Amino acid sequence: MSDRVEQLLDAAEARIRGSGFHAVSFRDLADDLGIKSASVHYHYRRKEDLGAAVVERYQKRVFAMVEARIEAGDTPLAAYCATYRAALAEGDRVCLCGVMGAEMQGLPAPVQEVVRSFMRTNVEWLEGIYTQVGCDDPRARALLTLAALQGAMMLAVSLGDTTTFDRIAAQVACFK
Amino acid sequence: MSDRVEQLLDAAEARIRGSGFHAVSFRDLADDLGIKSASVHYHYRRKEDLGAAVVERYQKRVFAMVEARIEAGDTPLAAYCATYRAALAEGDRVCLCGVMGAEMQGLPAPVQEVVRSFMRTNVEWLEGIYTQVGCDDPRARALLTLAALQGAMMLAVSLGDTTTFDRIAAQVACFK
DNA sequence: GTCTATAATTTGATAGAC
DNA sequence: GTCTATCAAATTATAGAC
Repeated sequence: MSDRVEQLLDAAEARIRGSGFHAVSFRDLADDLGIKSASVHYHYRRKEDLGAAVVERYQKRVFAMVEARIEAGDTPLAAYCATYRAALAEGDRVCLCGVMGAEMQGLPAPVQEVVRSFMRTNVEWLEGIYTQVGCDDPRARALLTLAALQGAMMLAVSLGDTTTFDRIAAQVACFK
Repeated sequence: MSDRVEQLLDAAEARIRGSGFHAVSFRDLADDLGIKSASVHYHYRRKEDLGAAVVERYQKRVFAMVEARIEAGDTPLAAYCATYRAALAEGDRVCLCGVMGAEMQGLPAPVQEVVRSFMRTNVEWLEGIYTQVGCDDPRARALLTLAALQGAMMLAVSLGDTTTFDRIAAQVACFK
């Protein structure tokens, strides 16, 4: 992946996470990079191609960060919470798929697919973790955990108070 | 409030809840009502006026529904969960302020304000409920509950499975 | 890879007739 | 309250030169 593409995906991700998919235009992104919108179209022909690419890279990065924290000694659930917490700290922005999940009906079909895939992967990963600790209903716990963290990001941003996330995450960390 | 304005707010609310604020245009709404976009501008001059009006009506309706369920015999928390559950059933749409909260940075300032006010009111209401039942940290519990339910709506919609909400809400109902 | 140029469409918004 | 007419700006997208 070239530097330009990385920069482009960075800009797209940041803007979508702040304002949603529809609020972002090719010109916004071009301006962020100091190029023309036609050059953005060179990398991603249609907006849905760009949207899907942003989500796919995001998913890989999220799980890479979680794994890195686990290797550094965090418990899996702590690593997971900390990863979303770090994402929130990047300019008061929610999870990329949190915004897009809420906008679901208005997204192009290929983008809907990757967002759904992200959520499924998260639920399955958490389910595995709760299974390992011998939880009664690991699936239900996984759903609650993901919902709480996603909601916590949205709530922190809309209340304009990052500590909101921490107070919620502290309770999630106690889930058994 | 005239019938036309009600219809207009209905259409705007449904569309925003499905796709977000930026994905909705005056022409979309005009088409829904079978009128012209200029007529929509007559009722709300700018898009931010319409957005703020939709949120304000929504907030009143949500709390009116909660109160109605409590009078019908529901416990406060059950009434609260059931109200959001009923909202989700209206065409697989999330909470109006859940979408808009996620889009926060891209919203016009007056709309940001009413969304923030909605979240604050919800947290305070829930805090009151958890205080009544003698909860250790009512504020933290209120934040977790709101985040979990908001996240549950988003997750249900993005997974395309409404029962997701129910599995999460069942656990929220056990919060003490 | 980036640019200019351009097309087609959409969008938010206004003026003024009915 | 709704319409026609209109506008300026924005937006997605393509063709072709450098």
